Amino acid sequence: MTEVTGKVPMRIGELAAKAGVSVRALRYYEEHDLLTSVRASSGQRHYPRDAIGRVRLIQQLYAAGLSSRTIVELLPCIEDGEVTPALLERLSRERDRVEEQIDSLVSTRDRLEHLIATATRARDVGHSCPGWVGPPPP
Amino acid sequence: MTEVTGKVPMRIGELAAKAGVSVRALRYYEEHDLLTSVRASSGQRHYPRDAIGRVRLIQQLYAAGLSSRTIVELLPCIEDGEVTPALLERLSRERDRVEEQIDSLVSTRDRLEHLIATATRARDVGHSCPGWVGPPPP
DNA sequence: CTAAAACCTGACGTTGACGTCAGAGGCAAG
DNA sequence: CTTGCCTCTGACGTCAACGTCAGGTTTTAG
Repeated sequence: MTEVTGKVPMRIGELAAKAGVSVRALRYYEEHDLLTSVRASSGQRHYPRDAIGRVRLIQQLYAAGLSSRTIVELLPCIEDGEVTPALLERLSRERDRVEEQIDSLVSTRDRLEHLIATATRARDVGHSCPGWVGPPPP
Repeated sequence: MTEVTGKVPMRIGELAAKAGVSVRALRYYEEHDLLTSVRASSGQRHYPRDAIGRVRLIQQLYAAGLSSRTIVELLPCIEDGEVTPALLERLSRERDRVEEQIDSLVSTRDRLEHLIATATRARDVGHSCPGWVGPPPP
């Protein structure tokens, strides 16, 4: 049976599974100072439980288009609440970038939506009858 | 002086400038069947005026995370309104993907926003607040 | 104790959307 | 005709975020 979040230290495989990323990704994060681990005498990595949240956060920031270089700058600020004016600037800029991205995506979604609606209408109406005949769908 | 959207056919440099992409990008699009051009006897590419809109559309779809392979599948459908059931399926799937992406980005933005607000308050008041509180696991 | 599973460190491979360079040809102006 | 910019076709370079493989050690299940 799988270890029930026991007292044994969390190793890389467990963290990977629980955070939903690959083992390779975790080692990559460590290489790039996004994530730290305590090493056992044998060299194996041990993680605290909150590493799961940290990895999820990293993933979320990646998904928002931030580079690992940017993330590594913002992470201490995000986790420790340590904020210099410069970092606050950076945070604001990234938020603005994310906002723009949202707007762009919304417009794209609307475009796709409209397209789908049009095509669906065309299919429902235009197949059996040309033009404008038949009852509208409920 | 710059040509005033004249009668001379639009060449690659002009299209690049007007659509806001590089010349290299346009050749790349043509290589991957996202964009077509008429060739002069000398081999130079000529574009119709609406190529500008097409390029902008391509950019928008890229920004939404679609690959060129996906775009090339959907483009005829988007521009000509020619939709098979399979393509309609594809459109819907992409729309759903975009929706999910929007949700994720909104949550990221809120997280950043909250962080900025907290940090700003902390700065105004004088000391930093306790660190970040993560979302509950699903 | 042993075999399987998990982990380690390099180090090279992958993918997408271009950037960049080389070498050659085309086109309007003076 | 020459100058200077634009364009052409290859073809190699780049960058990020990992994937994958090799060859060896450690931990765990039975």
